[in-house]
Amino acid sequence: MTDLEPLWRHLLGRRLRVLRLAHGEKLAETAARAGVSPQYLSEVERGLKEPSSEMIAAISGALGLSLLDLTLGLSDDLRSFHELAASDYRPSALLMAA
Amino acid sequence: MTDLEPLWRHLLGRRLRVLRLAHGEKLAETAARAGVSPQYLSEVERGLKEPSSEMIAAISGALGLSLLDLTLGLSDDLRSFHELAASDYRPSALLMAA
DNA sequence: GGGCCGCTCTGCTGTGAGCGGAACGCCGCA
DNA sequence: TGCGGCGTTCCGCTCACAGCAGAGCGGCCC
Repeated sequence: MTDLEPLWRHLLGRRLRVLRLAHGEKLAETAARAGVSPQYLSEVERGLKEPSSEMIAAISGALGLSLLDLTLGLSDDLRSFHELAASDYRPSALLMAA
Repeated sequence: MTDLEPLWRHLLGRRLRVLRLAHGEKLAETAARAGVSPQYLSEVERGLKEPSSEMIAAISGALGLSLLDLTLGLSDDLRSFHELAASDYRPSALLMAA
């Protein structure tokens, strides 16, 4: 169960990047609006850093998201993750098909 | 919108405490199962510390929760928060009634 | 080939995560 | 009523890391 889930920072980071790209924005644009460095936003998106609560608020705010929007989206991502895990997905099967 | 929401660490901490108490557990019990100090768990629950992703996983795991359970619960909490805010709740009105 | 752009890498410093010992309040019992 | 135990919080500490500035890398265009 919990062994198979991503860590919080990976889950969060992936969603933030997906949303930023969906908005057609560059790292520097979103970072500037959030008041953080582009380097740092890159790290957060790649799950390399643990953002503080204030940073989470600033970055999601810059993407026009409330914490509610964010947690709902993360729940969706985790559901998809569980569904994928339940489908007995095997990377080696894909490699052989390619 | 985002101005009126709680910070992530407060949101998370409140839910973890509520769930622990709902399980009828003491700080020390849950902390031991999570492999953290009781002092630290107390701090996390009160939103005084920013737990790392591994700590979030350990504590929620100790409460029998997946990250999905957790994010769903947090979304519910935020919805309640927004509903309360939308009802034009006024602390001073309550104080006068008491 | 050089400049520009977008993103990532590298190294740094001050801050805070996580914890051990102590303190506090509450409760039950002799 | 004083004491011990329990549950939680306070306090101070150390070292890891959050957040960032400068540099590096690859791609694209003139």
